[in-house]
Amino acid sequence: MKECKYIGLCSICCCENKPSLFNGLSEDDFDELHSERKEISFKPGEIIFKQGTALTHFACFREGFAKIYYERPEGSNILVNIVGSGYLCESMGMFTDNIHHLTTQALTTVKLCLIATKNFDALLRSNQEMAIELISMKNKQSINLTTKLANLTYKNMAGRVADVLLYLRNDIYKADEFVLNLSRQDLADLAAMSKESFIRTLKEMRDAGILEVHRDDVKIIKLRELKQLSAN
Amino acid sequence: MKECKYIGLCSICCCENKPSLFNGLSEDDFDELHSERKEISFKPGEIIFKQGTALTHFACFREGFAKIYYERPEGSNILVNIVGSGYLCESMGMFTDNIHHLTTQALTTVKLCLIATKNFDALLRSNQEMAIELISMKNKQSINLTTKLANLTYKNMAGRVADVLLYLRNDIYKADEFVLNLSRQDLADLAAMSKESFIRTLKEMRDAGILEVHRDDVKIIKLRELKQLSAN
DNA sequence: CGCGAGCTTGACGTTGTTCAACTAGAGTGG
DNA sequence: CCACTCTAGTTGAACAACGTCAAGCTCGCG
Repeated sequence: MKECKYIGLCSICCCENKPSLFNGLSEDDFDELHSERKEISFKPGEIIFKQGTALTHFACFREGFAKIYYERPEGSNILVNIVGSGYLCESMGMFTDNIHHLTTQALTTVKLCLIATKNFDALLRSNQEMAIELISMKNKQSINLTTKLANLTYKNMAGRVADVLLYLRNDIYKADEFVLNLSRQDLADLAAMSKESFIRTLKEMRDAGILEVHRDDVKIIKLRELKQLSAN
Repeated sequence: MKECKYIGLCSICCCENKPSLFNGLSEDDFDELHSERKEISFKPGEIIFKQGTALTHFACFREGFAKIYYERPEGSNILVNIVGSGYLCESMGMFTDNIHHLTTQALTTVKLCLIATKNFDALLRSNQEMAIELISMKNKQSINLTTKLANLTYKNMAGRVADVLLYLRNDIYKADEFVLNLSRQDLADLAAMSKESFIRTLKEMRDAGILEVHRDDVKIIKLRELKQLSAN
């Protein structure tokens, strides 16, 4: 990991997966945004943003993983996604009601930079390229949300569990074998089902030789069959 | 309904609920967008945009209702929302893959204006106000999608049916009594359940005196109890 | 009058949740 | 080093929720 071209371990300029949103910025604009950042570190379990509170900063992830979820009044959560290095957490409160609509919680030690929304707003108003890029980001997120909606409402348990495993493989750990930093409840919240049902379905897949699972170690053995289950 | 300040029955300038997106435009910009519009009329059942096809135009609704839904490979659909006068249909393909991700189908006779995406893009690049407004729109849509996701995955049937009825009351027909222009299957697709289950749940509410339902005529009698069911 | 599409109802089976008991491993204090 | 406790994970059985299938109904239309 390279050092920040100014000082510190900034995620805006030297994170391995630097957010594309900043690509179109002029050097002056970039410097200003950069100088205003705050580098913060969170421990596992700590809340980074809390649903319902005022939206004052965005986060730019450098290191570690966090889960982003929607808290329902009755206690059950919907885990919307897992995010890591390079993720720009800009929420849905921007230009609407200025509150956080989701809770972001650290799963591991998380290092990130915070950027005040007012700095961000100012940049957006003066920089078309960045606004366009943001619209593009928003649209991709909406596409994801829409397919998630379709999958969670119409697939059976096996399909939903398979989707979760494929999501972890493809988007988070980027390997066939990985060590979870999510609890079983988190996994169930990703698949919109009860913890017990998730465990049972996982066991069936293990018994069928599709996976190897020991506590938090997961290894995907038969990717084809997993994809088949996902496709229903 | 007033006439277009130029010619025709344009939904961009003289629709009762003119989209806020155009508020910040200069007169010149507005005139150019306006002169490039195409006024089109659709009959009930006609497809306005088809999921998977190239995204070349946006639609600006003047009159009538349409349903917007996600088509699943297996045949079941998810009805994302019902739209009417003043709705700007700009899809999620913009600045991403340039395809339609949802199908839009006329429920009644629909009159709208089509605007080529390239004209729209050009405006967005030269007009910050409009870009900001679009980001705001996108965020509101994402908030809606997120709560929909939570409601459809965790509420029981009574709650989901109540949600659909409240949605129709509050956002579409804006009255306690209305005549549906949706089939039972459409309503079930809104609530993410089978047609039979929707009908059964509707009957229970009728038997409980919460609603009056005769074919396509719906009257909400006990709003409080309906809201109670929605809250679970 | 008969036909057909959409609506309605009932019976039945499947799927998934809930509840409760049990287990494994990690941390703590004697 | 061994109990003890605590938390997360696992398993089973009972139950409720929901979908599916099949049959009958209603209304508009030829």
